[in-house]
Amino acid sequence: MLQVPFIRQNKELVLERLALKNFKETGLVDEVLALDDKRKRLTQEYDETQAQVNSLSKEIGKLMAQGKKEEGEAQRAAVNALKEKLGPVNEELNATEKALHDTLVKLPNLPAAIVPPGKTPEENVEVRRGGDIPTLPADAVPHWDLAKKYQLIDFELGNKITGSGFPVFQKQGARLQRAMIQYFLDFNLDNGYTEYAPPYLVNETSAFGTGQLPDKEGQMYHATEDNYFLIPTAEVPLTNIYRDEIVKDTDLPIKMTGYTPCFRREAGSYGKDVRGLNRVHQFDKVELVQIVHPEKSFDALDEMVAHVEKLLNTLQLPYRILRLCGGDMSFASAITYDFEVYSAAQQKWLEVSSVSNFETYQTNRMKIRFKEANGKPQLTHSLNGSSLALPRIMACILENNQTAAGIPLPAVLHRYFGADKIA
RNA sequence: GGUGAGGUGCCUGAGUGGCCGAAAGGAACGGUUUGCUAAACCGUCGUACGGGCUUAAACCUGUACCGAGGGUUCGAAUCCCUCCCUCACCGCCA
Repeated sequence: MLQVPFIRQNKELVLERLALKNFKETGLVDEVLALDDKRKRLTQEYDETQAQVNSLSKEIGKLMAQGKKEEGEAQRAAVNALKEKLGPVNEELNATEKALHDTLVKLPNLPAAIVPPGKTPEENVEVRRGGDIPTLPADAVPHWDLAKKYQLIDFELGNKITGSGFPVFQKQGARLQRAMIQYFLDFNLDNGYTEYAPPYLVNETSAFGTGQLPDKEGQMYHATEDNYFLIPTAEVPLTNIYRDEIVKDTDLPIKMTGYTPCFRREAGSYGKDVRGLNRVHQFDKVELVQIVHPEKSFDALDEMVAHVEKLLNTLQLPYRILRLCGGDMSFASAITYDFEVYSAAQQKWLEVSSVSNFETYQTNRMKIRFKEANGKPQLTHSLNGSSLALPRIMACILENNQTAAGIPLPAVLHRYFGADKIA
């Protein structure tokens, strides 16, 4: 969430940036400031009264110790009078703090200055492309047909076991998936990331920390019996590793990677966009998270973008990188780059990675801070990105590489897959 | 699921009503000493939100925080209630 002192000192900028994000409820900004004023006023009133109570109480203690009973009794009455005043003030203060928090949480992160204006995905700005779009044979088919032909994925079986959107990978399909996970993790480890295998269910506090709660509740599967949420991305447990920590500045940057399945309800998605692997409720992903010094976060962002790009290059897939416009960015992000690969048989671009800088939006919720040698604690910045989401990568590999004599795989996967092609 | 114990600062750990924001030890940081390492000695060693002073910081000051929330009391780490969590043993199970 945003920091109130920042809002106070930069109100015009805040309003300007919220407009860039196409955020309508700008009245919340004034509401936040008014509530914060009220909070300060009540805090002062409470503290001053409480200070009197405290000092009087000390005196009573001394009087009692000296055996001056009557004087003590008189003081007691005075303290009780003060306390009667204190109760309502405290109640109002608590209510105000809660209202402030609840209002603050409704404000999205501010987009960075270089975020392009716009409301829809069409207004995202293409930064660059790489790889070559293949020319497929005339009889080329989409990945769901290839999956059937080579017995890689059984979508119907998933329907039986769970429901729509839970594909069953099998045989070479299952092995290809495992090969990619291994390769992606190794690639990340080689580039200085530390590997984690985090829990797949998180508590409310963690889901709040990264911004899934309160507003995106409907997108997560909820284990209500225990009040746990199935993670929609490893970002949630990985970033929360450092929740409520104050690290040394020399510990930064913290670079984490982890493989997890991801669970998304995707309520309201139907039609051909959800065909095959295009959109599923459970999928595998290898994630990157960085916790960095606030002055270094844009360098870290560039580094992560370059990292994901390098990984995509080794897979020899045609891709493009988009800088998302204000209206298409997520609530918590200050700037996001999406990576899309070209699915040659479907003739469409599929998102396979999203790399974002959240600046202090998440870390303020989680209180992830750092301290310099003699300094005060300051919020770090957090970033994350996928490297990569597997289903769509698999879809593209299958479609783009298909030949009459099987599906050759990128060289980097051979040793993990145990063969150079699917046959 | 059952029974029992417990949640105190970076860690260990003392503290059963006022002198406790909290002993002691360790770690860490700064310094002295030292050929280097080690040791020894000295010092520092919480966070949040207010107020004052200030260009700002430092500093001074108030309040809160000993798992969370509520209660008793003039006064709570300490007593009471609720919740959460951890650990041990038993049961069950991968």
